[in-house]
Amino acid sequence: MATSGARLALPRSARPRRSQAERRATTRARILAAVVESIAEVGFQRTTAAEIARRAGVTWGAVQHHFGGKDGILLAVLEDSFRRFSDLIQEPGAGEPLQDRVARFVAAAWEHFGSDHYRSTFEILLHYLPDESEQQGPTLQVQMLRLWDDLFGRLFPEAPVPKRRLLERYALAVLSGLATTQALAGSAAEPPALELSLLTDTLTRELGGPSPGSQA
Amino acid sequence: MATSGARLALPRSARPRRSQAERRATTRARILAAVVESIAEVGFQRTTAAEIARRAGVTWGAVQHHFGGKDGILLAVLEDSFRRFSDLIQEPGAGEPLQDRVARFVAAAWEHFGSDHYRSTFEILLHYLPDESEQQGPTLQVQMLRLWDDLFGRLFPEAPVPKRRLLERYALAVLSGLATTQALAGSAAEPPALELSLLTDTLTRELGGPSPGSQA
DNA sequence: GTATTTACATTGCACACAATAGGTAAATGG
DNA sequence: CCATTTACCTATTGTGTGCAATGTAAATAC
Repeated sequence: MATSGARLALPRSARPRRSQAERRATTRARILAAVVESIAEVGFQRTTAAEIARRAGVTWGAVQHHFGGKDGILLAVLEDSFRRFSDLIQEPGAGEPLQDRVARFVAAAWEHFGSDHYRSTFEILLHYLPDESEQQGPTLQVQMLRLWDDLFGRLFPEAPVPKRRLLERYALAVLSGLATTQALAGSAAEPPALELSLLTDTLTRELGGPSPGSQA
Repeated sequence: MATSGARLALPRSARPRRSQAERRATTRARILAAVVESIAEVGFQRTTAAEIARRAGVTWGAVQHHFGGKDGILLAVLEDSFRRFSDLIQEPGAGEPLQDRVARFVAAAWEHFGSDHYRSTFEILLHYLPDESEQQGPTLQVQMLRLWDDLFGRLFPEAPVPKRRLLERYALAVLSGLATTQALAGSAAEPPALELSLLTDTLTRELGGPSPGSQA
């Protein structure tokens, strides 16, 4: 059961003598990646401490050292995913015509929502739902909504606030729904280009002018 | 800790002497309802055997007797939810104008997707994702997709198949996404009427005529 | 009225999982 | 070159959780 099989028998001269900062960074990254990969592959439930350690090629002790425990590492995955997502969207693009901005937004958003990172975020948030009346400060779920709201507001400042709120909630639901239904239907699904263009159409139309559509 | 406190001290004459079929039916229903309620309130993870028994007012032995075990009862919840859903949609309504059919469909669908029943279905399906290569026959997830496909096809037979497939996937994603984002944002959310009307608009427009919208 | 089946409750157990505690080797700082 | 800190590993423990086994009273069958 030599869990460390791959990297033990190096001659002393060849061992790179990496600095602690290096070791720390790479190990942390590997553990984070292991969690995301595991949740995406086998789901939250089967993502156990041992499974994480196995995929990362370390022992559970290492995970504890770096993240304190399971809660700690899941929190870290959330933060990492948030960061990746906001990095992905932050491109300026002001001044572009609306249609292009919408298209770019949807494409960038799907880059995230279609990824294993959102899959992990989603399942973790689902399992950390506040047990009612034990909240201290805004929940993680609400924090993420705030981030989403900020991004959307910066990208489409011309829309009146109520309509913007509606459309941002709608876009979130569509993107999240596409991601989860894809996950449920099995991973053998290609990117839902046509579905995304339906969303793009709706956003463009509704952001463009106050043409009420139906609504009798 | 008298778990049976409520119904033990009845005088013999007042005890209704219910038939076994009655007892069986009501107990099974109470257990099923307990599972759905528990998943909706505290999530799948915390829906443990003891929790189910507590909420149903029975012991775990009763659940075992009726459903075999935890897998059995979750399966039963799925089947029950499928049944409720298809009962909800089955209204004929052929011959109505398209816009009305779409509106009725969306309303009826949300009746289900916004309920605790879909919340349970969703979480159960998510946790029973096939562990790759252990499938025998179509998975539960695929079975539900088939049902959805049938219903959609019966309700909107005039649409060409590829477009129908697209729209049914889209509708499923939107409804499921609305449900899950509502759940994540906390239960204090009113029904998303405006979001649903955006979906209604899209479906009506796309089912109505082949006006390609954007797509450059 | 007796036998059998059904609808539960109770007890004990086995296992998976995460956390705690303590150990070792390498790196850093002086 | 020595002391200390850092990055891990190993062994153990404790707890939650589902299940199998057994018991009992009521209902049904005859």
